[in-house]
Amino acid sequence: MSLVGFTAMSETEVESHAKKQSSKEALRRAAEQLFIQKGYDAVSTREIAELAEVNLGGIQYHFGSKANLFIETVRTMMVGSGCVHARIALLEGVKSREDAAQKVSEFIYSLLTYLLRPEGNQPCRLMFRELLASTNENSEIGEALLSNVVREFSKPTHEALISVLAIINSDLSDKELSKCASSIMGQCFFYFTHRPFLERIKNLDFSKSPAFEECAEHISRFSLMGLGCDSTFINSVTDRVFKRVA
Amino acid sequence: MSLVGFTAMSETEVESHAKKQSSKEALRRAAEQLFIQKGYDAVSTREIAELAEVNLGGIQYHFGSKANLFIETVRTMMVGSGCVHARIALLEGVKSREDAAQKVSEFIYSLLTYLLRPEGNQPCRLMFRELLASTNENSEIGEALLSNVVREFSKPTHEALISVLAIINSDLSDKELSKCASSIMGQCFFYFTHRPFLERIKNLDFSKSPAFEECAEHISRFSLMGLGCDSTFINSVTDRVFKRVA
DNA sequence: GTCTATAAGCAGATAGAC
DNA sequence: GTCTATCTGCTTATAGAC
Repeated sequence: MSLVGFTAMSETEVESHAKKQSSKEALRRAAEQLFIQKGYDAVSTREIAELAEVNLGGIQYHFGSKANLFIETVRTMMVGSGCVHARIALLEGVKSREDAAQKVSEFIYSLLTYLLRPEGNQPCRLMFRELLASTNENSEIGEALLSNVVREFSKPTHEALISVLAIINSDLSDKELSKCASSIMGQCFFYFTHRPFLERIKNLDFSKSPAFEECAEHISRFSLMGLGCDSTFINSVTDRVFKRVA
Repeated sequence: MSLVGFTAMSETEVESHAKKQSSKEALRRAAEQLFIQKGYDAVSTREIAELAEVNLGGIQYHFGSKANLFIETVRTMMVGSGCVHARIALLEGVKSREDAAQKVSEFIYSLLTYLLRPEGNQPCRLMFRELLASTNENSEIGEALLSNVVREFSKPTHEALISVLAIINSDLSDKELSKCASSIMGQCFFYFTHRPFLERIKNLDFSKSPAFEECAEHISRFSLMGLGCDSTFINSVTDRVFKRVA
């Protein structure tokens, strides 16, 4: 299976490595790194300015406030991350039912890989952390985060997944398909959100290969059964995707 | 007169109602309320002391530090919440396969209700928020949270669920059963962690009754199919649990 | 645009009276 | 045990020179 598109580095990124980057861009990059590492509250503007090697006043000058810098940082981060589109693209161009089931398996494997590898899931951590924190007064930040994530990730992924699931089981209504999509996403995200718990309970290490591949295969099988596929159909699909010699 | 001693209220309870409650307990209560509302970082010790109507110095005197107050607060909160044990008890005393399937459906409904009703899920928000934040230096807090939640909730729930799933499908290995348990929990928690996204994408309001009951029924059906149950078996179980007249 | 210097305020923690 | 007053350090944001 190809994971093409995951290490995509855009042209602007290449350029900014060659030239000296503008101080605004330097601030944005430093902010991205620190916000991901520590979360909004725990990062100070001084810290950002120091890492960016830019004067403290530059933050007010270029972004107006810490909150604005955060919002701008998240927006750029989401729009620039090609991995989202790569995963949606993974679901496109499906004709047969077998093909659709295989695409779903690959999607699950791809999403789980993204969520469990340490380099990839940091932006995801940032979003959940800040969204769960935004019950409170910082609703400005929560709102900005939410609308960006919905537009750039949740909505297109959800819709793409539904359209493929419709091919696997054409008897299901749109509402039912939508719930099936949530079931699949939920199983994947559980290994991300509950990872520290699972690693304690099961003594697993998800950074190592067999653990998460087994999880991906299980989610695929469990979900395809939930969608009403029979065992022989599922076996042929998962054997193909997970290259298992049964 | 002869009813003396029957209105079981312990002596310490009587005392604490009669007298002014101890300032340590007042601090713990205020801290619980504020940490749940705003998260660890966003709450100041002054705020806690004011709400508790206790002097600021009392926090250092009784707990030593803000971090310790937090850890103590979480510990008390978890041990005191009987709802966890109620949900695990829901899974006990199962004999037949039908019974087991029904218990799982009820468990799903009960967990989802807990996760989606606004009064109930606040401690849960607190835990995820702080755990996702604890990649950083505040690992003291994250560690304390994690061990408490694992001991009081995750591990017993996981084990209870597995033992019931084993009755539904006795062909599955322990490892497979464990992954099935994660699949079920994951589907439930998805509606909690991704709630703001889902409410935007689907225009749903999970605080209203039909929305989350439909989700609970879907998760039950999807999961029982994933476990290899046939449609007529599932229909009879979900009809019974969700009292639907088909 | 970038810098220094500083304002204005809040954080957690402490000392010592009572 | 509880209080007041205060220390030290850090926060975001601003004013004004260059």
